[in-house]
Amino acid sequence: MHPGLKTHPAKTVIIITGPTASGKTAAAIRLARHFKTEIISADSRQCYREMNIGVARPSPEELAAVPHHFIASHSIHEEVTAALFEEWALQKVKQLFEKHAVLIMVGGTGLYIKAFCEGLDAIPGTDPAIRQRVISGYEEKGIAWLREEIKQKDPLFHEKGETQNPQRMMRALEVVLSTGQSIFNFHHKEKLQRDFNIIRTGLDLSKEELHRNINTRVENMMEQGLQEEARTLLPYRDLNALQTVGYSEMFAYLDGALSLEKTVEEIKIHTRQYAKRQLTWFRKDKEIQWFSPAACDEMLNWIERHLP
RNA sequence: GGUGCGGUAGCUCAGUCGGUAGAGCAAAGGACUGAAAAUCCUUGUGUCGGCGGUUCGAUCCCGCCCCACACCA
Repeated sequence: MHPGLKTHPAKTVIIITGPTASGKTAAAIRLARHFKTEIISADSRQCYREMNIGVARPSPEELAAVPHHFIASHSIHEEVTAALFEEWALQKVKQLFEKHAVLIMVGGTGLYIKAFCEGLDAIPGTDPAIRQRVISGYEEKGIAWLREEIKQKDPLFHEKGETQNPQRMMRALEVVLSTGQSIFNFHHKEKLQRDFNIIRTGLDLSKEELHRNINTRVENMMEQGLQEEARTLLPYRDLNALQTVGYSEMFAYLDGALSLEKTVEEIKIHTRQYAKRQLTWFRKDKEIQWFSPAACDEMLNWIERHLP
């Protein structure tokens, strides 16, 4: 904290998070330009090159203004997970620190940001064959079967885990079957300390403003051709990457299940619900310093004062 | 104008053989460690269109009225 250190700032990642449509992209570019640095995205959907309009990927101009990473960098056919993101981002950060002392990370995927900042507990890799067996078991025999399997194989999870949540149960089952141990035995919940500084900021705005932003964003997506984009992705609708707000509803529309008007309305509703879930997640993180997206200067000043 | 079918939670509707009602969606809150824009949990009092009548008791039966839709003229 000695003033003299400011001329040689320690390695720092500034994180900008917040709900969807809160203005993260613009804020990140502003900061990146100020610090003459680069941006790492922490967004579980913008990383796919096949998805553009529906995931509100930054525009070509924005991408040209500042180097971005983890944007359109992967394929929907690849497996991208929080653990992979952690590994990928740490490597990227290491590489970028050779050129810059300060880096920007922006995104709305709370789990990815958490994985990057604090790490995920190491769980041995699971056997893909087992994973597949678990998935098809659930698909064929339903949740009761899953629960029964969990009860037999992982009593700890059966007692304390979410036994109504198929995704959690499938993962738990896959882990016991592969490792012989309950997934809970791997959860130490220790926060790892990274060898660089992290400053967490978030963008917050009133519910009214947020909803207005979401509505206009969805309208824009429609004008930009979300329908066409979804049509080209229709063959891949079962991939994880396509379990995404905007696409699911468009697929239903292309099936003829919804009117276009209804589809747009559903996309808006589901986007609001998504934003709400993001907020619920971020509110728990007491290290986040919140700013109004309109108060960019204030945010910049605060960051300057808090750089090591 | 006539006939028919409706008017029940913010929306779509179910139901009560008369004892004041419940689903889905929405909304609000929450959880979250390899699918996270995913997945899951909790929360349901609303003059049961209005006014009368019958009844111990009506949202449910009867009458009138209003509104919506369909068909016939």
